Amino acid sequence: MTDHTDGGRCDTDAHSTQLLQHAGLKATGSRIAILEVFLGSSKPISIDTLEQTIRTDAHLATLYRTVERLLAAGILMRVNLGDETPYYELRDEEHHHHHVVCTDCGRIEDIELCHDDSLEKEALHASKFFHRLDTHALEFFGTCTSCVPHLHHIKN
Amino acid sequence: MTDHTDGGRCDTDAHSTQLLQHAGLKATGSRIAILEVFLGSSKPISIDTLEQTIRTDAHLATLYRTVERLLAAGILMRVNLGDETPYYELRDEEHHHHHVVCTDCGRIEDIELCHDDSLEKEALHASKFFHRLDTHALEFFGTCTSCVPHLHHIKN
DNA sequence: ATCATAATTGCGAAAAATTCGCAATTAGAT
DNA sequence: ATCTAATTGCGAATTTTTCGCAATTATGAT
Repeated sequence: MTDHTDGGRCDTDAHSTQLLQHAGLKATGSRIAILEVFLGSSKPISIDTLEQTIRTDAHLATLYRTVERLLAAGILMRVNLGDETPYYELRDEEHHHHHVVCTDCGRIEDIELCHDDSLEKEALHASKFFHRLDTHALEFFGTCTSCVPHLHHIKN
Repeated sequence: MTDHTDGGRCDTDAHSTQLLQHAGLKATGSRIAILEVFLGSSKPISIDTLEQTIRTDAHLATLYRTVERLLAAGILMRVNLGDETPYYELRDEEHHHHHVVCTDCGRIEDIELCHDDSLEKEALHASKFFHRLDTHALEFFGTCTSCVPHLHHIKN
């Protein structure tokens, strides 16, 4: 992916640091490690997975606090996947995307739709609610192709 | 108990019962009371609000269990409003709608967009993920008109 | 480099949210 | 009226999230 980093070895580290400092947040070890997890995965991540995935060991309280900071800083965004668990992922204006969720096996994938702008425009027209519309979330739910064979006996 | 109240006085009760029996669920007092709450509100409801709103007193465990059943039965659906709290609302195929959320004051409103079908079609085209697409969720986030005056000093 | 300081972390405990097992109750069918 | 399986209440157990505070650390100034 891009850029003239000299070695190009672990630029997620550099990237994390940059993101943090840009947001006026201290670039601490935990934070960098946390951001690395998000930079390394294209899928939404729960606090739980974050804890299991992070390379350092950060206290759970730190994970909660940090994620909250990163949300407030606009670096992360919260994602809903149809279950009770809150998920988070990097907020990427340029690659705005949505999610498809298999309600059978829980598999998730990203999806990019073209008409996002028109969606927001439509929303603005359809209601007088907003002074300013910041963003939107869109998820599709259904049964994925890999799950078809399983559906013989299951009714639910 | 039930009679053909032709007066149409409290038909939420009748409606609840009907919904339940249709789904093969026993029409118990708690369930009816719970459904009445949902029938009486157009907005998504959290377990917490449900507990405060319900006219009878049902044990919290019952609220959790019942909501889960109603979800499984397709009577309720889960709604995400941008915070950590799970919300629920009646699943109404005919009046499929979405939500606009003010991230400043938390106000919520329903919104109906016309192009829902084409949205799902687009999603189906954009990815090979689905065998069957059941539903989708769409929420818009921003600052509502009532909140504009407050925004003088607040930057975040 | 060293220092000052304000932010961040770890820690365990507290609080809140959710689930569980089981006995008592109840809706719906016979 | 009775039977039966589903549902409820209850308190306890579990899980998730928050909190206070002392120890640590990143950052900017010296």
